[in-house]
Amino acid sequence: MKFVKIPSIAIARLSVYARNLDLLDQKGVEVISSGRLADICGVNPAQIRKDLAYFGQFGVRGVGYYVQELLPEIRKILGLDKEWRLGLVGAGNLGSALLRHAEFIHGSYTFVAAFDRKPKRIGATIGGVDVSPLEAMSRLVKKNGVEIGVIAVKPTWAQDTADLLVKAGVKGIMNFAPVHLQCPSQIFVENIDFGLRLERLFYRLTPPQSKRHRVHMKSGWVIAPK
Amino acid sequence: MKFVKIPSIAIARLSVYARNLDLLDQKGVEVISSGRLADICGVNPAQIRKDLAYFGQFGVRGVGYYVQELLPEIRKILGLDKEWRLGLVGAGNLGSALLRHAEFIHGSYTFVAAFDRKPKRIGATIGGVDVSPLEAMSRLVKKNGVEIGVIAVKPTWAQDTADLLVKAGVKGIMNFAPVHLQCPSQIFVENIDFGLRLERLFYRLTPPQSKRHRVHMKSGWVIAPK
DNA sequence: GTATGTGAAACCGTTCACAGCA
DNA sequence: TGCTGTGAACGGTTTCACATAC
Repeated sequence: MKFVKIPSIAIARLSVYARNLDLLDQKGVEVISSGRLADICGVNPAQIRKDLAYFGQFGVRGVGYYVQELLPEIRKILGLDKEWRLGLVGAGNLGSALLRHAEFIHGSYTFVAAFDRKPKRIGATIGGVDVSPLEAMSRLVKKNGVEIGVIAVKPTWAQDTADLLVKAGVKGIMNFAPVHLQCPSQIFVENIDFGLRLERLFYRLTPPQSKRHRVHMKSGWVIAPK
Repeated sequence: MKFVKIPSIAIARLSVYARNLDLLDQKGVEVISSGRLADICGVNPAQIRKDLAYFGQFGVRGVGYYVQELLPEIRKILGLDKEWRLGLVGAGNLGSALLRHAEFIHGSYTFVAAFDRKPKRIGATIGGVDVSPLEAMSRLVKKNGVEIGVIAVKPTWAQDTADLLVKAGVKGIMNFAPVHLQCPSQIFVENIDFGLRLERLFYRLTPPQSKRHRVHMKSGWVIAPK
């Protein structure tokens, strides 16, 4: 047994590779080199080889990777070979969009429950999922085997929601609220915060003259009068 | 003139600092040390000081940072002291949610236009914004001064949409489609891809027994039988 | 010849540790 | 004394370059 450290960003890249391999497969491409795949994914060829090497040897030297062999391997690594069961909290604009979107995805996840604080939303069916009151969470999470909680509530309620989800027994949380959640360490949390990303775009678009430094390249060079 | 390199991830952290400084200000806190702010934001104190140091000297040695001085400085750096004008393409589930959400945000951005391919969606008003046909994009982007295009269309159409937006004259793109966009280098692109993030969660939740390696810690240690 | 797999080097970002200053 | 600002050390990721295998 040998220890290998895998950067978590490499996992995100595997998702990208999987998606593009899927497209290539649909186009009938049978073999792909790290160089060609790198072009498509917008990364360095060596990076692809390194990322794959963390998990095994999937290629053939002098040839490349067989798409129909590599794709299932990556799927398995990422855990895409099962259907994950999600529970939504917060059936507002974003929450509803997520439910409706997932309805038409024949993929590796489904929403099997949805919850909301507001009485007027309870009882509705969105994207094929019934909206239940928060009080039902513990029971329904167990009954429906919810593995991952998706938080789409207002920032103020995000921490309370996370606590409820953890108590109900979810193993992971996907958090859309712009808040740093405090969770037990065995719970895996992923945050998606698009205000933050939008602000990064604003920064990059802000004319340097209005600041005390000047942006030079998209990678973040700056000329500072020091 | 001296060159300073600023990691783009530091910009994202500035957003987090700004948010929490705002909360502190509302609570009436006047002075904050990097140590206390670091606790709140979940980062290292030295990191905060470094991030701020990229842009100037905002603190007082032996004291800390005056909240009411620091906050506007960060706002200015991030370009939050103006209202950015966004245009949406794709008024489906996600797009509609974005429009409706933005309607109630009294912040640094507004949607001033929305577009869709589907005739049945055209003419609708969502979140106070009229949905127009793609053909009107070039005209409306100019007329309404759209600076940033938000792509919320199906992956298949994302690249075409990006091309249209660039041709219409936007300066930045926020892309929600799970596709690597090909854009001229002067256009700033931010991608938000939650399938990717979800898959990272799946990976972390996948029992190691089912793979040929074993995850050891949340930071990504792995035991590989090599 | 060609493309993978992988040590070594380069690069980048984070953290430390302390000088500088209120 | 206390906390910022910052050069230096550290750790982790990316890229290079080449041995290896088809």
